[in-house]
Amino acid sequence: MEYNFKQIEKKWQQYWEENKTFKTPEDLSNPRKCYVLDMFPYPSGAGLHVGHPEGYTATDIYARYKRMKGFNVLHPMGWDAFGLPAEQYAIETGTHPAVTTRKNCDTFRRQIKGLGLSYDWDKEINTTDPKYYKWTQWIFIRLYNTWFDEVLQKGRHISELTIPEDILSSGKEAVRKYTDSKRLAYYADALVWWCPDCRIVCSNEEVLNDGSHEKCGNIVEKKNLKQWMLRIPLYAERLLKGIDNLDWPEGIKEMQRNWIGRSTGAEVDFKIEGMEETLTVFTTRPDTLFGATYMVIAPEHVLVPAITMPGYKESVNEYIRVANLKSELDRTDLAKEKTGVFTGRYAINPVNGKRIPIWIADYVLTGYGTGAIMAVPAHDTRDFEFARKFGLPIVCIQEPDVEDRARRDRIINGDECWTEDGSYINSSDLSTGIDINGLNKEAGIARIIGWLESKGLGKAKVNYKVRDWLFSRQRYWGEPFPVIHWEDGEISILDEKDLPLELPEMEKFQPGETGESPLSNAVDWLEVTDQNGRRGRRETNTMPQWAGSCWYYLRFIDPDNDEQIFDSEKEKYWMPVDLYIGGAEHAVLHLLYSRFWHKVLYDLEIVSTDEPYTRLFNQGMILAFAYENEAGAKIPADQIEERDGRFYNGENGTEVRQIVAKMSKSLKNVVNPEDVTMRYGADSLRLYEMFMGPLDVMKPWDDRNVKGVFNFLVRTFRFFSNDANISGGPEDVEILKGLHKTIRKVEEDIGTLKFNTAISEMMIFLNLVYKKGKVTRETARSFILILSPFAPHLGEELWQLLGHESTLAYESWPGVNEEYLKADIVEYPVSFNGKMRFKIEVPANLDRDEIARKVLADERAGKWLADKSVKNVIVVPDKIVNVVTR
RNA sequence: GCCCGGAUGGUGGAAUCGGUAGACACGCAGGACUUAAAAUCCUGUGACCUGUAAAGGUUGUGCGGGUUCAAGUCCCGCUCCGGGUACCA
Repeated sequence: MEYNFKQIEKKWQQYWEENKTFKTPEDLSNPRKCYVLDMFPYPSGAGLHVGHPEGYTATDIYARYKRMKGFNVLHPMGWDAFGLPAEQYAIETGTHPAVTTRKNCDTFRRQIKGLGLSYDWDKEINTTDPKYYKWTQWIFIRLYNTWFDEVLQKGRHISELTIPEDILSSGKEAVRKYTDSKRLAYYADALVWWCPDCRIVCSNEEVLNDGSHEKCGNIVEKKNLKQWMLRIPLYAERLLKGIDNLDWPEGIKEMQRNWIGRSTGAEVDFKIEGMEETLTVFTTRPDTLFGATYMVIAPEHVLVPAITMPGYKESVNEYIRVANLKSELDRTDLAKEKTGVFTGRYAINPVNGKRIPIWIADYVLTGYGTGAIMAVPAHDTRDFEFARKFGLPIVCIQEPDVEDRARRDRIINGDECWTEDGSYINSSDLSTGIDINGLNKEAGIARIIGWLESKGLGKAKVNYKVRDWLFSRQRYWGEPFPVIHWEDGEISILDEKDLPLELPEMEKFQPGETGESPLSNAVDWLEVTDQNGRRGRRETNTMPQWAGSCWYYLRFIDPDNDEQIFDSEKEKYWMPVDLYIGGAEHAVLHLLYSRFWHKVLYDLEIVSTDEPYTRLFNQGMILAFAYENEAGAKIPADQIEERDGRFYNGENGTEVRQIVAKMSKSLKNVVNPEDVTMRYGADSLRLYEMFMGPLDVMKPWDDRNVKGVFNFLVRTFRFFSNDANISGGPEDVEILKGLHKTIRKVEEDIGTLKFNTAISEMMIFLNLVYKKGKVTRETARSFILILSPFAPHLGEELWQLLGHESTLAYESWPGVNEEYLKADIVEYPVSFNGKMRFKIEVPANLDRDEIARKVLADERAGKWLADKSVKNVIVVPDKIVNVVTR
């Protein structure tokens, strides 16, 4: 029989759809559950690319395997459908984003269904559906009404916030201000990145190192706008600690740790000469206070105007003006060359009472620590550079641990910077009574902090790099905030019964020049009046795309629930997500934001687990071959001619080099999954994507290799669909052994997501089957079952040909019989001094001495033993024999 | 700069706890079938050397050292490539 994949795949996709084969079980009494989740896609107009089926196939194999092992499986799919492209398209063509989105979702759904993935389509969700974003708004309200209790390290309802007496007595406005300062979501003026091209605010994360917008590549600028912010740093410690217990790739865990950026040190207060206020700095090296010879504050520091002395106003203002003009690009470019300006003012070093100058420089950032530093040029490279440039004093306070005499002298004299540990010198003062001379770094830090705290001059402090999360965009196509700004300045939040607040119908989507969202033109929607005639405006910002994806895994549990965000019995049953697969590009942001929301929901007792995703796996990007000439210029793939394994530019015949690059339209090397399914079928596409290499690494697509797995499927079909190959009677011993080895290997590899080696093992078995020519019905049954998660259409078809009436999706996974795997005879490779020379078969039950005797007695051993004496014979059971000679 | 990965035949890749390097697949070569080609099936295939052959030897996992009976795997020092991050005090 011919392998007619088109007919077979269509038939079974229809069967699964009609019979709702993959409907999630309603019965929650089965203690074995498995929630297998893909990162849901943004349905772009371009349709599916080959990267999508990679992760989807992996989770599908896993989900199908778990069903066969008797688990209740939740395996859903949906659409992260808010986002810029649909809105951009609306601006250009007037097509409503909802229309574009619906069309794109339909395409994606159709394409995904063509891959034979075992999703429960009854659980499909779409972030742009008001029935979905109602609950995104609902969560926002909860964030707004939550404060973080730092003592309990826990989010609590705002009604449980204790207002200090002095604030209570200062009136309603003070209480409101205090309360707002504690909410996890707050509205504030924020200096934000603005992309003039997209006319959109970007989060710090969306701005690349060179100062360009990651989406469009244009240079962004700073702009002051009213924005919603989320206080994610309050959860920094919880988010950091939680990482340790997750079954995630170490690299991703490390990236999250770095992003959170915890550092320990101290805050130290410096008196400012002639002023009441003190200048507080954060430092990780309070032990180097004796080396602090000047201070630097950021250009945006609040004390700049007060600190600047009259004669210095002009130069300071000029410096600040220039610093503000600098885009991030300039700041990075000029990173090597430090700039700064003296304020004319001095501070007092608390450890020795010395006057030290206060400077302003943009190498000190407003957003980190207190926006001010004490500069220790002898032991900090940045301060060293700055001090050198502006001729500030450099005092070495640590004896460097270096052999090189000349280098040591340079360091001691302040001509070179020393950032390693060492024992302190010049670090005592009689007037203040502090002395750390002779100590090392650890002890020095402890003693200084103790001294600072006892004198009330400072305290130990932990700082985090992670900043407040900018949570609004000046866009139409996003979730509206359930917020009204009243004319008297009050902000009110919609009542839950009024949710969802739907987006108004509009015809023009052009954003304003000034940073106002298109929503500001929806007058009827925008303007509201309360019972007392007070007028207000709805929030015109919308939520960023992260919002919908932050919690979608929770809605999958109970997507049609109109009463609640989800049924909590169901939530308790299905959570946490057991396996979550997606691209590494979401390593930090999506996963961190999502964990943050989840922890808040956990604190509010809305979800039952502290972490959402138990096990995470990132698939590697699929690359493609590309071609470049001598000069490194890229040549489109469709112009390339191949001859004898070399590549030539078809236009002019010059030889070009084959390289591996990202798929791109300009290189003409984009692979469309539908082309592959047309030519070889969905099962081949699935199998190839899994066979290419390990799931987590980048790997290049090579069309030729698809033939390899296609061939395997053809051979499988041809053999098992032919009744003449299926025999009765007892099974061949080698086949039995091979089969059980294969079952075991495939099972192990599915568990560790090493699908490439699982497939290779099945290929080995099929080769054996071809060699033998016949298998029993029972063997055919087992092999078809273990192959079916990988090639489900083929699996179902063969299963039916074997005489079964219904789907194999819930058949139990074949067991491994260890009996068949035992060997009577073991083949040992025999090496002499580590070099393998020959192989010897010995009965499995021999002990080491007997094996050694047998090896030495073998005639082939003689050649290697001539005029040498045997020093030792190492026998590693079931592994190897090594004869050591002299 | 710092942090994290990686480097194995012509190609994608395999190798559990240190134990036969190159499984499986592609490609290539030879053969069978065919008028021929495609498809299919069979055989061979890291490099180098000896040999008509059978067979045997040397060498070999980015580079240089080391530990070990034994190193792709462990340790030390590099090179190159990829990802993240970037004046974070």
